[in-house]
Amino acid sequence: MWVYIEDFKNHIGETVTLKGWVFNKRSSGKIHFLQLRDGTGTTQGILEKVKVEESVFEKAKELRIESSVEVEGVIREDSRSKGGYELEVTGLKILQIPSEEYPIAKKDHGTEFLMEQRHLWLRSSKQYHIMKVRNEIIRATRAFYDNQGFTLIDTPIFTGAIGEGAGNLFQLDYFDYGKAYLTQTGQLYLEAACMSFGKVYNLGPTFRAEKSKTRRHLTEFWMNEAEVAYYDYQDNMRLQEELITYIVQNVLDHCAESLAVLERDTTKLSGIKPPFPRVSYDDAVKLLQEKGHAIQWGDDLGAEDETVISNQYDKPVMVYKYPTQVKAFYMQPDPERPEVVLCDDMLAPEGYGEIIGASERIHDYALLIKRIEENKLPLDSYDWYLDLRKYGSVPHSGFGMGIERTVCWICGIHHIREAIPFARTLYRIQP
RNA sequence: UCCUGCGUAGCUCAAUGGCAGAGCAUGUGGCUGUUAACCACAGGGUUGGGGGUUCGAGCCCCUCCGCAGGAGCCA
Repeated sequence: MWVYIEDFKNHIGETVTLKGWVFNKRSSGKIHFLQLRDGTGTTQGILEKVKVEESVFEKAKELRIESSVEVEGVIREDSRSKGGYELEVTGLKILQIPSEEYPIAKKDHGTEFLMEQRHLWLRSSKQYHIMKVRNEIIRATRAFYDNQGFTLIDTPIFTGAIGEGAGNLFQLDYFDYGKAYLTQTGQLYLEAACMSFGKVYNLGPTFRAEKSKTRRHLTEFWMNEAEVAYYDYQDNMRLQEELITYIVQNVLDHCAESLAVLERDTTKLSGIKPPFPRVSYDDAVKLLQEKGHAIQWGDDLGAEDETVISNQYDKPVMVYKYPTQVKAFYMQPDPERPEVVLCDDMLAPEGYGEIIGASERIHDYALLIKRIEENKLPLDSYDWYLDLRKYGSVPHSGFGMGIERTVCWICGIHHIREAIPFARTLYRIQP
């Protein structure tokens, strides 16, 4: 009977078949230890020369790292085996023994080499558990919106020249139509949809042709965006902190083993609950100036500025009401202070930086046209977007959450390229 | 795009301008409870490409290529 390693605890003493791979092998001459994985976990197969059939023992000698095998054996509890269970092997079917040495050794690899071997690196323990946490983050995100009565609206990946700005769109030929672009945000489409469904979200890939070369940037990354009709910027912030709390708590509940393998300090995650601290941009600038930063009111916050602010807290912090001049054209200016907009950026703790960008959107037709013109954007490519302000326009707000940045923070990993199965960066499109 | 740094064995890294090395991996042998197993022996090199300085270059200079980190921008 085929049994997955995660179910071994329910089959102690039974003879079962494990279908998997050999990730390491140790031998003392008269006893072999096969380190086995099957996608659900890892375990150890043991072959003692005096107990097992001669032919099986000899066959096991031939195994190399990453051989694929079907192993028959009896499940035993044994504290000497990692995980507490081991398989006393009685039969061995070899599907394939690699003809060449497996490229990824047991230690000592640089990132460049590992990224070239990404298709194999995903088999490694740490990468496996990062992807398990990513899976849970996405599952929890969808569940959160389901529970809150949101409707999933899948926004297009091919778009015309519409979005937040210019210059950073990937361009491609689109039949006789001319140029099409890969989306850098689904927000404008979600704004359209929220006028029908009220509460909407998306979750999919987005593309930025920015020549960013840091551990926080990918050219293709996954984003969850939400948009809610009649929400103001404060409703918006409450929604964000509830979402992040829900995600973190679900990862803590469902990924304890992964977080342990990743050596994540979970005490830094278990306190992530509302309310999150809220700091106005004005106060942020004051704080930075007191600490001797050169920042002036009106400047955008730099990466180092964000780290200093987030280090003040052990929860994500929401910095709100940035200067209008540093933010996108569609953000609603504060009616009492038009020099700032009703936006917020959520900065993750421990120096992980911005994970959410959010704002209330302009709902007034004339004001939106004015802002598009002030930003020197082509008015005619926003025709349908402007339409939304002609027919039953209402205040509405939304945000975008970077999936990979959230994965980085929750896993406590160093670089965003490990937070996505196959990273696309400035200088890498393979594998 | 700009700034900084790196490129030597399959991998990770050493080597005052003076004989190109180690650990891991691989191969062979040994070992009855291993935990990145261990022990012994062996094979393994156009020092990223090109040019220059020098009696002599892995090392210094020029140039090209590849990569990494950071800035800006953003999620």
